[in-house]
Amino acid sequence: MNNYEIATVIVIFGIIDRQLNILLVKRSAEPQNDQWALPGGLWLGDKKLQETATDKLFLETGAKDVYLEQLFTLSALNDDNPKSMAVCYFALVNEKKVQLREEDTWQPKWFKAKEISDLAFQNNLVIDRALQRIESKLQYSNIAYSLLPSEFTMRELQETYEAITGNNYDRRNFRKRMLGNNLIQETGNLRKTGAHRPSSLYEFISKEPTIY
Amino acid sequence: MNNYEIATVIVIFGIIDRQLNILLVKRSAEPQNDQWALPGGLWLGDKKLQETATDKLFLETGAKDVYLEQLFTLSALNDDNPKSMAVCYFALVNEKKVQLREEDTWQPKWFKAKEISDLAFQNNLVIDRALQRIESKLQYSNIAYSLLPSEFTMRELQETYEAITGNNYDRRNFRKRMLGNNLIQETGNLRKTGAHRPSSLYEFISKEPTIY
DNA sequence: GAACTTTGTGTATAATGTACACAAAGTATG
DNA sequence: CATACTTTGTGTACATTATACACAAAGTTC
Repeated sequence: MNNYEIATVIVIFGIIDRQLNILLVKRSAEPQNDQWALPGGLWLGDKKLQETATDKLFLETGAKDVYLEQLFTLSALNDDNPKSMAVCYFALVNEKKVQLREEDTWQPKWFKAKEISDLAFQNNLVIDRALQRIESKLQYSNIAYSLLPSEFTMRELQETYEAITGNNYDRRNFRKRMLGNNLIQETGNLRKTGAHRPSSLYEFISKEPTIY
Repeated sequence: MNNYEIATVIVIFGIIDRQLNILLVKRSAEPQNDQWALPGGLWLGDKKLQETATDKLFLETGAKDVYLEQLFTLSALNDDNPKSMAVCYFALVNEKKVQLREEDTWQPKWFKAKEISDLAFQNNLVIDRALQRIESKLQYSNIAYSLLPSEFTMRELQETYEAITGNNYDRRNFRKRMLGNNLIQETGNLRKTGAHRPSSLYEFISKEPTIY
């Protein structure tokens, strides 16, 4: 009677070449063997749910102290077992700091968010919701800190925003908006690269996750 | 080994005397016997999670077709069992249409949201998140339909909004804002009550729940 | 029909968001 | 070392949105 299957599932976002990417793993077990899917794992009840997700995230990417937020919980994810459910999360990592796990099985790989289609286990639904959430939180929260180095230029910040929303922003208005948000501040440092005026570096004032 | 305890928990909101209320039930079993708590019940895996919540809501209030949304999922809700978790929801009901369950045990009762304090099982955390969510969704969604009769006056709508946010709005600006939202429309009917000009009646254009 | 109560409406002002162009600070080149 | 080149940094005019605020309209009661 007691055959609950409780899994955590994570949508891991990273930005590569100015495009929003999602990490998928290739399954090497049934069901859906050999298919790409969102990373996840069973919850055994030995730690809190969020820790299970954090650990899984670290296992796949080596990323720590990154933004991780619960999305929602789905039941009957696996058609075969009505007692299955999945607690879904999304995480943002700085792709340049990440070291993907390298093993023969369950290999992780980045996929462009726009090009992912037809995954099993309602994974597309989970991704859609994650995309909605990240875009909406971008407007009023500091979650982008998790995608960027600790110091970044205004342009890097703007490219991050543009990668996620798919919009292009006016450079001057974007700067005004960001500085008006009280989410970032100048560090006082400059970065000199290339044959042009050096750029000021900024940092997030807080890196505390914001709930709403 | 397999002693998972999966519960659903619902924060049921209603408005009574222009004040936001939450439905609590008096527990008649251990743990926390005789204490007030959020209604909920075990998920047995015999139906989808959301249906479990819908059914529980109907059992306590007789309400059907009301706004019900998942909030989040907590683990280790019950200190005694690390394998316990709760999938939390919130619902909005029209208090006047509701018929509370009447039994000796697990009696439900309305409590003013502001006056609830120190519940067990992290219930206060759940309520706080529900309050944040309802207030934020009020700004851009149609969720208030679930708190009001199908036809309502502009004043009733405003009082509903004021009960939830705790703010007072300018009558003229509130009207403009609401009509500009494209969430409500005039029905063409009037309501004549009392010694004054009759009021136009409005309805929500859609009663489909909006995710984000 | 005069007094009363609530509904319904418009306008002026403030705040915010959007569009847009030129100066500043560096490097590379002849 | 002066000129061309590239990217950063900034201000202002305009449109849109939000806020403050007062009086007429449509009923009922006496």
